[in-house]
Amino acid sequence: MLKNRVKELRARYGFTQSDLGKQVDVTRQTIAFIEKGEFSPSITLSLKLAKALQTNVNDLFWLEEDDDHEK
Amino acid sequence: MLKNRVKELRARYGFTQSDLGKQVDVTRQTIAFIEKGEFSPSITLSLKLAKALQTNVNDLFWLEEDDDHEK
DNA sequence: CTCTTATGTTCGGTTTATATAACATAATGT
DNA sequence: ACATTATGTTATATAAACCGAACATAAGAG
Repeated sequence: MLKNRVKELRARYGFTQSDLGKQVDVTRQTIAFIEKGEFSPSITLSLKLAKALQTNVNDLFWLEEDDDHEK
Repeated sequence: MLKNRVKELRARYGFTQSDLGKQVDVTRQTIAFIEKGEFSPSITLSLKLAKALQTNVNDLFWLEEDDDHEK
């Protein structure tokens, strides 16, 4: 399962969803969907988001197990 | 423009396109398209590829300018 | 020479990412 | 009270990712 820190970092920099969308050339709805974890953006968009949020892709997105067996 | 080192790292570990595809749950054609740079995989697939190739997403994929002005 | 394996490539399909538009709500400012 | 702004959410549409199958080529093994 894909997780991300977009909402957290966006808030930290005081960007609105629209602000961030403009910086990375997508609509605010796309940002909203990503924050909700409803889909897995392209690596191109992910790289742009990481740049806009002054981090790297590995810190912004990661995979977590979604079964009961882990840990 | 999106660039990547998938082919280089896959060769380094001696994987075939099929091997790598199985590890990350896509077909060999998908691996071939990514190596050719013909599309931008999802961040989920990118994270799996980075793991399979024992690197991180930032080292595996990056954006390059495609205009003449870049130094 | 034949068999197998890796790769390149194309085509027709399904699924998912993304756009655009609309409507709702809550918060803020005048 | 009204206007504006940020966000949540949904619906419909298009573009792009990805699959499965097919066919071709090149290289290595027997």
